[in-house]
Amino acid sequence: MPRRRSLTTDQLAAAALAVVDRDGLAALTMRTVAQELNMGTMSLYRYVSDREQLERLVVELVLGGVDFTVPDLPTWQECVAEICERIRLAVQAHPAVVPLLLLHRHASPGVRRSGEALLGIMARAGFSGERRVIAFRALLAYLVGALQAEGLGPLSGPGTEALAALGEQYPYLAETAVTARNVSPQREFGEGLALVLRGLTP
Amino acid sequence: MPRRRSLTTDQLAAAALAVVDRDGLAALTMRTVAQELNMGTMSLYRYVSDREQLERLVVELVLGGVDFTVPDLPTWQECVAEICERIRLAVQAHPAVVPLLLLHRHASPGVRRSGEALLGIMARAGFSGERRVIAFRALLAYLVGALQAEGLGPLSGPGTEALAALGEQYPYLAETAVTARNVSPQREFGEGLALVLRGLTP
DNA sequence: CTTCGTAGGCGTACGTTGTACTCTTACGAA
DNA sequence: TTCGTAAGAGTACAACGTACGCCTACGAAG
Repeated sequence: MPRRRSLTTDQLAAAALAVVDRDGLAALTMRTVAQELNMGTMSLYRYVSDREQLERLVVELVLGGVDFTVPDLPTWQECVAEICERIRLAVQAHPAVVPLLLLHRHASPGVRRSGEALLGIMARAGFSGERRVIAFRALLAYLVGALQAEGLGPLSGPGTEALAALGEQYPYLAETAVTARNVSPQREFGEGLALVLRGLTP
Repeated sequence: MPRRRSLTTDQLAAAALAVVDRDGLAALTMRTVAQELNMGTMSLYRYVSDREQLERLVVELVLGGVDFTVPDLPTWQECVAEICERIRLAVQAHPAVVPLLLLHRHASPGVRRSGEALLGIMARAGFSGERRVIAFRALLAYLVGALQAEGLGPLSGPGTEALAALGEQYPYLAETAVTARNVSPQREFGEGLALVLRGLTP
């Protein structure tokens, strides 16, 4: 068997992630990633069959850094919160990949591992049957929605500023936007999660 | 002033929505929409400046059918649930547009109106200040996450089937997937929302 | 009724994307 | 040393968004 591959998939994913971090998700093209690696464009297809698969590699790289072992904390709520916070931290480091997380959450081992971890905690907490299904999916919905909100426009971002401006038409929205300036992303995420967890009962 | 426009923006949006409903979001191109209207591709640019703006028109059309007047129900939780359910119904009729809703939620009047309605209910319920910001954003996160989950792969869809299959590696996930087959989208949405609302306190 | 300017509609063309196909060549096994 | 295989690169094409410029239908002005 001739010739070793000059790249590992991790290196490929790292290059793609570097492009995304530097120039945004729109810059993630086969050509730019190939340039990043000083390779021909078509050479990438020796490692991935698709542009989609390249995206999946990026997702896996981001989620690969997350430790999904269940922490040893007094309550199951704290365990769930800790796992979620770990995910948030990993994702927050690469805000531009959030849309990719959503697109590929079906086919991603990382996403599956996170689900398995959360479900395990909930099962030990006494959730079972359809109740657990509902609770798990609700938790996931919040997680996904919150990550996306943070990635696409944090509370203290320009979008919020714009909202604060047009106060005539949307008074509540404007007032909320003003107040939101003092809420950090991690406070929003943490307290919102605490709020959801309060509603979760086995 | 010469020559009337042969199209209203509503007709344009309707054509675009028809394309998306029929052939999926990927089929939403300037060319296909132009064909749908029996027009030249470039003619569309007399009505929109961008492909993005065309997408916004679609979002507005979908959300335009939603009644955001606050219903007269005993509790504020029921009011919120009712508004959310109306949104869900409107979106559910056009599952493929969910990604567009997320992309344009910043610049969409429809999204703003929904936010204003929900904030109004919460304000009357006694929420104020940062507490209201957190609660509102958490509710929105759930809403967005749940709509997306439903749009991309409902509980009884093929993705869930696939999960049920690989039981060795992810036992909890597989068991959950099996149970999830009996949970309808509206039950998942409604009960998940009820769960989040239980955690919301003014 | 005629004329005219404006704006609606369209055809062409260019840059960018993903990727199919083909060729060259480096390298491990023999 | 040789040789087959797989790595890597170049070329090319279809589909995309859209800049540009032309033609022309039509409301207003005479």
